[in-house]
Amino acid sequence: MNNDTFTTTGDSMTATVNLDELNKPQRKAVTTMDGSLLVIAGAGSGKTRTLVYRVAYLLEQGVSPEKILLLTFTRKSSQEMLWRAGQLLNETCRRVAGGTFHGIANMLLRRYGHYLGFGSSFTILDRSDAEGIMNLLKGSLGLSGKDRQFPTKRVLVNILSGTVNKSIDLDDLIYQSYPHLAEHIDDIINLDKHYKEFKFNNGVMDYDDLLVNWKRLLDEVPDARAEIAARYSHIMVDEYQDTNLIQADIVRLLAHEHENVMVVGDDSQSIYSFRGADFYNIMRFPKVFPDTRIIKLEENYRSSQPILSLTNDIIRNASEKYTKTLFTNIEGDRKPYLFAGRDEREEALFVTKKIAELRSKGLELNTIAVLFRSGFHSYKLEMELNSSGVEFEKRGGMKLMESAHNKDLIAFLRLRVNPFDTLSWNRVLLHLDKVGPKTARKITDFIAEAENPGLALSEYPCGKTWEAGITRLARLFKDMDGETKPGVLYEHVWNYYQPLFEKIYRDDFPKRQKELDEMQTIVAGYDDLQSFVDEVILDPPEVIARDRSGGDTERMILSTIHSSKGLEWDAVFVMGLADGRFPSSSAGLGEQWEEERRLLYVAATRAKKYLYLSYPRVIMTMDRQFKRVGMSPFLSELRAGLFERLDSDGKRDTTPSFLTAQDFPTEGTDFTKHTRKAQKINLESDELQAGVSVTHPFFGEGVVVSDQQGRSLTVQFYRHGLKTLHLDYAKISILQ
DNA sequence: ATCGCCACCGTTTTT
DNA sequence: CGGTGGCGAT
Repeated sequence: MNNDTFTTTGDSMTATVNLDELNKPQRKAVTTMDGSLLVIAGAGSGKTRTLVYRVAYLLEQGVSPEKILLLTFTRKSSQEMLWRAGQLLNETCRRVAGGTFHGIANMLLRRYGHYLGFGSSFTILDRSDAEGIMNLLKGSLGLSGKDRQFPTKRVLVNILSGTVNKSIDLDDLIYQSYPHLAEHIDDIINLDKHYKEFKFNNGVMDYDDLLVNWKRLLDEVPDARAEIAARYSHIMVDEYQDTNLIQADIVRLLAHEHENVMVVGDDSQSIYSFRGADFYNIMRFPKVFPDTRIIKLEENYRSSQPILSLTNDIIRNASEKYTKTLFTNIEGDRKPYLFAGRDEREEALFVTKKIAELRSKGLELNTIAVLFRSGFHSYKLEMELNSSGVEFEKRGGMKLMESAHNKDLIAFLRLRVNPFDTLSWNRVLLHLDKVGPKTARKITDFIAEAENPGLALSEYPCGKTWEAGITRLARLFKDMDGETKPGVLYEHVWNYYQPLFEKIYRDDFPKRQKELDEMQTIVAGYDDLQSFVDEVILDPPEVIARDRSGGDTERMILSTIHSSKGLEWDAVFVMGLADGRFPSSSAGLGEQWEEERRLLYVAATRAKKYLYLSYPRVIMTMDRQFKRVGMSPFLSELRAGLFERLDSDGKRDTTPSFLTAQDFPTEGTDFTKHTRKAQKINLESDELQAGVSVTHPFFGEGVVVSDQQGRSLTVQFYRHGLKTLHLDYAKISILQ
């Protein structure tokens, strides 16, 4: 047999894989048989390809597909990976277990949950559910009221899940990441307690509980660990820099016995620290698995040299990095372009015009993408694209299942799966005439006592005016009671919901109905309702724009940078690169600042041939004022000559790429950000040694317990106990 | 006390 | 879009 090709033999297929298609380090990563493997891979270096070839290789070596576990960050990337594998391997790849951490956790908990004392009947909460619960709890805790300045629900959800993701105490977390909320700390701790109780009482789990319980299963239950470990002999993890501590622990526990584990990641692309991702996981990996072989992939197969030069320069300015300079053999001399619009509208017009130009050069719409920091940065552009008839799909904004009518419908289906799901009951009951929050609450409390809440509904002593509604609802649950086929259940629900639906959305229900029809097709495709409900939460389908004839067409992608990860396009626009918008004004200093820089790096490295950067010179601030702004500091740090400026007509600017006075912030801009790094170093070199008395605006007075390690410091506070503080955030000062 | 409806506001990033 | 506050109706 030729050394460079191998043939896989499965039940129904033979496929030949040519290792000549890989470069040397890739080949090494693919053909290493046993032991732990860390692959540090730059942007566009063929990570996915390497993983897919490795799956093929393992199968060829006789590893059974069921024994391979492929953990990826997004379900999309695992699907794409398995699809690519399908090109090589036909059917066998379907039997490879691949999915997200959360998806696999769900699967395992349904199967082995009895070890932890809960059955398989739990429902999963998505983010907006969690926000809804915050709302209910805020009311019952008396936290609402206009004099009470309280953080938004989304922030609250972040805070509560942050304790799991970042594995620290709630008060430490608030202090480190949300210092402005420190005065509400008691309320938040209270809320956390009630939230946990709520989840326990209603048989629901949130995203974090899936991971926590998976870890508990491996950590605390030897029998379960043995069963699960025996299931998978080869573990592979993609995007390892985006895992948090608990996920790293899970990987460690899964691979503990055999150490056949391969992780792939790029520290320069770590952009999820707000969710607890910690790229030090990569650095720690060789310590956890001592015989780790490390392989670097530095050749870029995606972008042309001028684009690569720019992206290398973006990351060159990072304060902390692991040197890795990418090179490419792809030819091309087209420099990235930079455009400054007078305002957001001009920027949008520029993008629209350039898109038309690219299309006239023969680029298909689906090879073009526009990326931005936050969902709402593209509003102006969306209007522009709509009026010029360009089809596009927006990612990272509102998901199909997040709109009210879809959630209404799903609430019924969820109740069929978990009749004790108070949140869904609340949603369903509020649609009844004359039933508001108070009445809904009374009803939920009443039926929660019953064995079958759906059937108990008809026994509720209700007033005459709204008896009819309750009766109708009770009949629906009676009809659904014995039924298990998802398609039929949907029919029942729709019969009930349709009149309400048409009343609520009188003005635009035909449009919404199309979405519901789409959902019906999806629901009917499932064998059991449980897996539909799970998947809709773990992997919500996106809203897909259809053209006027109703068929699928080529669409351009508009996306937040976060959702563009792992993808690539021929032409990429990165818009909204203005100071205060990128980095986001709410990004703090230190590590958060660096993360924003990596975010720009991720955005720019999505481009294969064309890269356009743009920003508006005037943006509207939160108080509806127009404000002059300069370009993002990340751009002004770049070396001259790496990009080409375009003027308002989109033609080449006669002046070379240097910065004009207009590019710098004029008024109202805080320059302290740029000098903060120096202050940080000063703070670190201070004498914060053991025994020194310090004071802290929130924790009060205390004594330093241990010498600082890295950027953290342990302090014993008289009133709040032992705390670990980060020098980047803590406002501590030394007491004389 | 509770519900229904209208007008206004403010948006990081997400499995 | 989804909250939130105000106000009139029940």
